[in-house]
Amino acid sequence: MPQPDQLQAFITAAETGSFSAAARRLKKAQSAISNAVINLEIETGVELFDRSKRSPVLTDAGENLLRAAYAIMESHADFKAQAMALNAGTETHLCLAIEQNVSALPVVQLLVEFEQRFPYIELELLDPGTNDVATLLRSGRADLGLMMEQEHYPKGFKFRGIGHSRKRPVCSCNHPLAQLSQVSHSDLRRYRQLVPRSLDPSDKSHEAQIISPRVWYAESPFAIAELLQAGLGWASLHESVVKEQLAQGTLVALKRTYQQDASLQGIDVVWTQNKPLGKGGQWLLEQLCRLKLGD
Amino acid sequence: MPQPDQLQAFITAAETGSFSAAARRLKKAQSAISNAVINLEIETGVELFDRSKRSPVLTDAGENLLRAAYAIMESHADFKAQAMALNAGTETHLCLAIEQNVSALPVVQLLVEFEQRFPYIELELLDPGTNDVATLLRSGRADLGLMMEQEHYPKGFKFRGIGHSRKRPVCSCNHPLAQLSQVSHSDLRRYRQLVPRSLDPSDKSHEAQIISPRVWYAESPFAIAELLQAGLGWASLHESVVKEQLAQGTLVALKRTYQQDASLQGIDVVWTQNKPLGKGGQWLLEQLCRLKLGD
DNA sequence: AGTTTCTATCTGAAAAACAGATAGAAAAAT
DNA sequence: ATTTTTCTATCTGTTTTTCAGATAGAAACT
Repeated sequence: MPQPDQLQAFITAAETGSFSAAARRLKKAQSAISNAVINLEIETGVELFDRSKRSPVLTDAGENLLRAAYAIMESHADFKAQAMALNAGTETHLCLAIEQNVSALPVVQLLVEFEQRFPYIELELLDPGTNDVATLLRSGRADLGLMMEQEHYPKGFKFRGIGHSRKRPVCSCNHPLAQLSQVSHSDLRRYRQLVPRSLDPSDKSHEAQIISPRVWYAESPFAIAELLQAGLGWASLHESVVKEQLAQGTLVALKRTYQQDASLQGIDVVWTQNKPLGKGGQWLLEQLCRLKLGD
Repeated sequence: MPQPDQLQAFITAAETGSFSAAARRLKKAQSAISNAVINLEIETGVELFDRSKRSPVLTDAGENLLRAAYAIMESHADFKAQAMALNAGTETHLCLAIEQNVSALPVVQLLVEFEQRFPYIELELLDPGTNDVATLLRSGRADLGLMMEQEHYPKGFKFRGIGHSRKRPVCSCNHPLAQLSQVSHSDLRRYRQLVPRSLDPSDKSHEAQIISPRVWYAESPFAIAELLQAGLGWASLHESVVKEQLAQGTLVALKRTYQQDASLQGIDVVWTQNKPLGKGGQWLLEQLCRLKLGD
């Protein structure tokens, strides 16, 4: 197990082409360099320098091991950099929860840059169903969340709007509702409504949007979209969830008589102030706030 | 610059979950482990273990740095392995010269295995034109060569046949010779002959195959194939060189009246005994001898 | 020939690493 | 609840290692 000092001596001696010069650069005595190199040669059993000339020149084997020595020093530098980052308040893990209703595409681009800036942070990505981001934040499972705006956030929550998403009533193109040019409340009441609901049973925020007496629930809006495609009922879903199906025509958006066709809902970045964000989380938060999602 | 011993102590302490156990495994005093870890913590400024319990448990930051520590130890092991290989007589470079007339395909498969067995050897591949492999060996530029057999090898050369290659007279499908069902010597004499010739002007081995009074020379058989495709003359080339063109029909092989259509020429592995091969070269030589090239 | 600049090696001093011992705390056993 | 075991941190003195300074011999340069 070669000592770092020996390797450093070996490397700078190879770089400068002289033990004395290496000693000057490393601010050590010349004898220290000489000893370090000789000990390294003894320990490895490899002749690193050819001493037939006045200044030693690397042998082929030395050149070979020099690369391996560089590799060791690089991993040392890595270790040091990682320790520095930890010291400066960078977290080791960061968990980002993005509600499935939110389009992840613009965020993904941010994450690519995040990877460059914080290579030592382990990122965990959650994509919970409707309204479960808040739960994940409260329990400490997630550090930062993207979710549809809520009326009230629990105490200690911080949030900031970063855009909007359109929500539309949709159904299968083969569904009876799809034949109507306009649909009224009573039309909708006649068919089964699929409603996204949180995993958390105490969460009642879905109740306000129930219109039909015949309701099914699902956690994931994507699961609802699947059911709709099978011709089962209708649902009010975010555009980003059913963008592809609307484009293909397998699902259609309904025109409403009673209000505008699409209701705009805000998208919030949410975090909690009792578990403070590290450098990485702060950077990501700032970048997310700078985003402008939706149209 | 953390000492290897400190890292080793840190790692085994993390693995065993106890400083005492780590001391037992490393056959050191418990105080040595304790000091090593504490010094590492001081130098990095990072709290690696949580000491609130009796046995220390890794902190998040510690887990993070543990991976970096493993990386360092791995690069150390690499260094050691490389030094051992060098010690055992493995060369650092190996230069293999394959004459262009020899099909490189079976060799490439060998090289894949070579890469696994000798990851520390830098391999250099040369593909000299006709008859230049010997020159490269003599000058010490190459360590091992694959070439068409020669009558006499210079002193100090060792060789071994490993297969055969067919040589045929070929020309463009549009060439007048291509119209003949059989060609005689006098037919060939009427058209320009393209002859592969060595870079080395003192090499006369090409002279025996000259038939036509109108001769052009080229070092590379591939260059000759290009000229042939342009309709220029005829040449006697190895099958592996023009395999694709013959299959496509852009070049055609000529039937000869005066002797068999294809003359078989041996393929030799050649090396020189004054610069002895290392472990890698020996292995490669042995594998090459085991190959059976040609049909 | 003289001077400079290099490396290897010796020596003593400074520094670091280490084992052993001890004390206090947490878990385990009684 | 009390004893025993097992753990860590810290102190001590010793051993080992590291290092700078000095010296001598060899190679290059003037």
